[in-house]
Amino acid sequence: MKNELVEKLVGSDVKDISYWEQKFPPRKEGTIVTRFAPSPTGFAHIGNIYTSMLAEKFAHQNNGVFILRIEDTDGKRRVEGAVDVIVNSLKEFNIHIDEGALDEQGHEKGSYGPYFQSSRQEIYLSGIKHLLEKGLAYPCFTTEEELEQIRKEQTALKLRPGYYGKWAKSRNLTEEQIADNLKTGKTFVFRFKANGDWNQKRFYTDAFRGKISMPENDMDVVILKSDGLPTYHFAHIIDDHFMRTSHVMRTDEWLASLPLHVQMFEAFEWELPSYVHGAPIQKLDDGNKRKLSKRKDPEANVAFYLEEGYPIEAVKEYLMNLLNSNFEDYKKANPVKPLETFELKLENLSVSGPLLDMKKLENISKEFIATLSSSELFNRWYAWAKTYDKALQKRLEDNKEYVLKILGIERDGFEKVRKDFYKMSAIWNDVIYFFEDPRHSEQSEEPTPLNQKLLQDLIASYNEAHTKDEWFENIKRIAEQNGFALNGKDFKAEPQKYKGTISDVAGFFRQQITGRAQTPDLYAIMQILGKEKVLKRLEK
RNA sequence: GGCCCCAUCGUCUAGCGGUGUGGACGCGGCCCUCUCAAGGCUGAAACACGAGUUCAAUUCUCGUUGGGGUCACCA
Repeated sequence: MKNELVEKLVGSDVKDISYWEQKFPPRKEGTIVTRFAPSPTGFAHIGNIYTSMLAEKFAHQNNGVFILRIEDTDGKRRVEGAVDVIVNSLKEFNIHIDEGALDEQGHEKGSYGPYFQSSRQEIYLSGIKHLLEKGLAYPCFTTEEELEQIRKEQTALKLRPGYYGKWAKSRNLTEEQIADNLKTGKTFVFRFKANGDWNQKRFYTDAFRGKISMPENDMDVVILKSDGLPTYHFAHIIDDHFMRTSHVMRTDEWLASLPLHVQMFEAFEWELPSYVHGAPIQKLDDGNKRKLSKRKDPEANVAFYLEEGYPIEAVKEYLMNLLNSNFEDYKKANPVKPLETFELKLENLSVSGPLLDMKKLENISKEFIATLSSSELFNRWYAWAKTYDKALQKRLEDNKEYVLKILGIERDGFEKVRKDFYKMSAIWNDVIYFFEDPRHSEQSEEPTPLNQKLLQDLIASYNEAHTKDEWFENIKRIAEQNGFALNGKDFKAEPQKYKGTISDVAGFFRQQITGRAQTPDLYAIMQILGKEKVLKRLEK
């Protein structure tokens, strides 16, 4: 295409592509460069964390560079403050960005930017200019209505829908026709001139899936929209080339457009990056797998894990497990080593989308919280309450020593720590009986005469100064006096002889004092509660 | 529908021609025990189906079925 016409199409001040080639020189040979490239929709998806963990880990374990690129080329999607949502969630998950985020001075880090696609327009135009000159792109004046018409015809004829071959009306316009169209002020887009043959298969390479045979691309896709911004396909080529991305890591929904992308890299005669198409996290819905949906599934939202108060370390550990299942073995062998020391391998990635298993997450969470000291747990709980539960925050402040004791039950100094906490939002309910008399919340039945007797005996003999052993002895005595077996064997041998076992007695006292059938060690609870509260709960 | 990806316990997976299909979560049992949790032991639970290749297929090939993705001026 003639220079004069090209200038009319893209503007006369558009730089030659070689300018950018110099401005963004290749990085040091062999540098691993990955990127996370979300579109700012205002929603941070757990899948985003999953994918960026992969990309970041892969880059950093190879001393590489991890870039955050904002794909904000769709005006309809753009949401105020959305970038903060993404950046903050990455920060929460301790995913370190080398380029693309802001530094302390508020400047973008990295010298391959700008990293917002909306600010890279002149680079894209240079790319368009280059393709126009080579005859590998063309302006397309086909209207949306015409497009719709074409699609209808194709469907009627049972043909593949799309802008290709003879259906690509604007493909072979003469320069005069183009100039005429411009004069009349018609809006237009730029399309890539595909040179592929759809009947021709070719192998494409995915760095972990291997060779994939697919038909060549013959669709003349839109690469620059009428608003002057590029489509994903074009931005991907330009950005990942000039940012010198070595590994394009994305979910497998992009696999289908790999032939197009390869074709465009070849059109520019640029080196192809390695492609890694991972599988997105799924969920079981009515027996069928589907991607986690931001509308239907609260657990799709990163904010969910923060609000519920799952320890970030646990969530990351779980996601790492999904990414490389051998991480579980590594963790077992190296329980105290940080996640960063694990070497992730591409060949261990999952090919089919894993289902999110909250039970497994809860388990990992329990294990993690069990490694915390009472003061560490307190600090986390407090930090959580500060943002998500002001009333709780106040209570924690007012009762810090008391709470510390509660959290310390069977924890500090214990070889085998209890594992009943798995998220911050649920702790309060687990310890509420330390603050509220359970009898007010539960309509306990009128005690039987036997139970009355047991209570009287306990009240009469209760001594706060008792050691744990002395307390046991006391309970045993009460049980025995009231006709309970001291162990299960005696009871099993002669069940008719007893009213029950000592377990029933202890269980009854537990119920009376805490309102629960399941609590930590009752002696520890009573010590923390103090004589006054204990006796009050036993009375009646 | 075309094209592509995928297929081992309910879930995450190990396996890479010869294994009693191993582990983890969850579930059940037993033991320990004043209770609960933990812990120890243990049980149930899978190679989608059909051909072929081979002395031998979970493993290799093809097909069927099933699931997923993709076919926009969205990414």
